[in-house]
Amino acid sequence: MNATDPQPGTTRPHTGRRRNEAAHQAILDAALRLLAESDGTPVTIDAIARTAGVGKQTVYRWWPSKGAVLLDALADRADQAAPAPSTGDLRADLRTFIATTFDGAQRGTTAPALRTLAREAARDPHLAELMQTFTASRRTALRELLTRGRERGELAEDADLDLIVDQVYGLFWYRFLLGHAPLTADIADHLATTLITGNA
Amino acid sequence: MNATDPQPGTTRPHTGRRRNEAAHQAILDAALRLLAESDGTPVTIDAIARTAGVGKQTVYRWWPSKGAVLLDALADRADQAAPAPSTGDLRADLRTFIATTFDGAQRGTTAPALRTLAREAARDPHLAELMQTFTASRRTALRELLTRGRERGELAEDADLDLIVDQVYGLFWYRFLLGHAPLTADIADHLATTLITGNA
Amino acid sequence: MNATDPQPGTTRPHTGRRRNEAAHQAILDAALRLLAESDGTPVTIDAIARTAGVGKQTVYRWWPSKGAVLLDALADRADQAAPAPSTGDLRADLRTFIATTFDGAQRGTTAPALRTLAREAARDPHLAELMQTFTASRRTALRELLTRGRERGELAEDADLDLIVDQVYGLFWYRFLLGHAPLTADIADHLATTLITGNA
Amino acid sequence: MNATDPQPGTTRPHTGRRRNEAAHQAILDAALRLLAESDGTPVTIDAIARTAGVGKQTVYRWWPSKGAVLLDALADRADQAAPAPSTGDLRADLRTFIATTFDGAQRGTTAPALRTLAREAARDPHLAELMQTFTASRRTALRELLTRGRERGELAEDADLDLIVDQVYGLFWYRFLLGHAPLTADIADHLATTLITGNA
DNA sequence: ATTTAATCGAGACGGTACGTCATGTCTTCGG
DNA sequence: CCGAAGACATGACGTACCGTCTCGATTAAAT
Repeated sequence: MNATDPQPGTTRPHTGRRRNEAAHQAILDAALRLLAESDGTPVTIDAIARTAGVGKQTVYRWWPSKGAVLLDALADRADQAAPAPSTGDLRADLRTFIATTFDGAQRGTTAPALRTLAREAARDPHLAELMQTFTASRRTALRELLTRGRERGELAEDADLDLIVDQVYGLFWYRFLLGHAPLTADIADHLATTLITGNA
Repeated sequence: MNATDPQPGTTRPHTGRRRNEAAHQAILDAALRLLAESDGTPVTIDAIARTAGVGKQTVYRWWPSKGAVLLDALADRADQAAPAPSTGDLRADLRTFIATTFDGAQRGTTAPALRTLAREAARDPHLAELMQTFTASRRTALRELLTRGRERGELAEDADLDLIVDQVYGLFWYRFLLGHAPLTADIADHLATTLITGNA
Repeated sequence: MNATDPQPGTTRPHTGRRRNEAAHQAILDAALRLLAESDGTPVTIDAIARTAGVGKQTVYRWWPSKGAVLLDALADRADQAAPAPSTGDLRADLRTFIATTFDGAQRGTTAPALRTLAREAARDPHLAELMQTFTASRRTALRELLTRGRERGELAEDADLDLIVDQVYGLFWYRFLLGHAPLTADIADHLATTLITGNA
Repeated sequence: MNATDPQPGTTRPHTGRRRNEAAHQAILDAALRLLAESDGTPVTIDAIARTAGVGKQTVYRWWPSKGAVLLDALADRADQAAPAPSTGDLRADLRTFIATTFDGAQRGTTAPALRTLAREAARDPHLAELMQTFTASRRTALRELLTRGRERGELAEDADLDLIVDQVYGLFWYRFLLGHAPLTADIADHLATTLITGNA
């Protein structure tokens, strides 16, 4: 969901100048670029505004906090979130989902951006909330994938799906943020297998 | 009572020459109190010094960064880290280890302090490093517990022990920081069972 | 009542196409009201527009600067500038002129408005220029009054008329802006007498 | 009076680092330089701090408002205010006083600085008050000069000394700020003569 | 018994970023 | 095409912390 979309149903007559889409985009681009280039040092609003060639006020007008800008910037790129696979084989679907998640997060400039975003969220409650909303949809997708598998009898009736979901994302974030161990397709494969075996 | 008020009645004399243990302790106490009471807003060095009734320089003299103080403050309390159990039954040992971890983190004022600490670590590379050192010993303990189990044949020869460790701590931090789902003894039990089953 | 509330009940219709005289007047009224109520804080264009229930651009369309609006607003009221008296008696004429000047500036809401205007002029070169044009006519009127007196022999041939004029207006502004001493008819009388005696 | 002088009688034990006199002076120097070079555009705190090579907070720590800095900067230089002359001849003393005032204000970089200061005072009530305190001492000096003359019988018993004082300073500021007519020694001479003649 | 020197509380210092405010220009839409 | 609403770039504002650097006072070890 894009935090800056106009509220649906709120048909305001809208007098006055319209939002400058170019400025909007320039801000998101600048934020994303700074997120990607960030060497750990936090991204500042001043820098975003300056990079975007925009007044600081224009940023504050449309986003309630710095975090909201960053999240929006990232969501803008991640919108093509991979659809949950559904081949009828739980292990294969799960493996694909996890591998896609691992891969998407580490592709190109996304990794540093996502890492910086997570770090900002740790301090900015507003951003933390937005991020939870953002990640909730992915968790839901994974949970539905698991539900379908259980209905086909590939998981035990009493398997704790939420726990499986959190094991996947817990592992992902833990390794992604600490970076002490890899998040490869092999790991995805292994993880999918053991999760299913453990809960069959 | 305001958290930044200096502790009343604490007439702590100068000691000159040698390090003043009372001041040292006052700083850790203040840091812990602020960590525990923190409402998400970051704990500042100024606040710690003011609360402890201490000069800022006294803090910087003994700790290289704010994070080091916070971590020290927490370690001060968490020193009685439970020894890894070793009953000869992997599932029971693992269950106990996980449950102890869950419980210790959530007991008393430790939870908010630990949460705040993790949030600070997200932005402070120095603290992040310290924290990794701190957590490494627990990870090692868990890994050794698993190794012993594997040697007894309770885990497959090719089980990825690092992956199991990261699944435990990944789940722990994920749920601990987000707080969207519980970390109970039941969960610990369930987790231990599925991890072993999946990797047997 | 808040000075920036739009005037209630003032249903001023758009007129389209031609300049809206009602809007014009509403702006001057608002400017004057804000000038008069100003507590030293500068009058902003935004406040004038909001008070007048008018868009900012409507103000800028018709006046080149904020100062121009303020001056216009004041001139609108002060238009009935007293004609220089000419009874044939220099002392009496001078006294009357000075007293009228003192009185006019201090009557009703003019005083705070004029004070604020002078303060704005100190920072706004454009307004300063406009104001000098505005005051120049009064200085000229006074100078002509003095010239007539000199021609009648009531002043020395070599009297520095410009100096006398500036003494009058210098004293006026000095006391008017600082407010440390009164500007009464008595003072006007005294001033007229000493100026003539000193320059006879 | 210097606003930054330590309060007399307040013998504070003074713990903590002492005020950096070099920074203090650098700020005043910077302020004076910017005042003198100012082309009408207001002097900003940021500019003063940057020019002085000082943190903004250091300025705010010692002066309550921008105006206070500017006034202090000027007073620092004007401290060698000419002592009121006292030769026993009122006309000569008055002439000297006025000429000195005219000359001092227009010497070197004082003129633009003083003009900018007066402009700032028009908008900054705090500065206005400080400036009135500053000018009050000069007004008092002039008044005492006149009192001595009256006691010697060179002025009428009922001469309004305050009015004479305000005529001098009124004329001065009026011409100084508007710049439409000169403030020369000749004018000082003429003014002294007519003021005494008019009030003898 | 003196020195000597490390440590203390206090707080000033140069910085960076913050979020707010006012300015004057521009764009959009309804009348 | 006027007028309201309001978005825009700019840039100063005053505050909060950062980590460093004096201060004078205190006090214990080394002379």
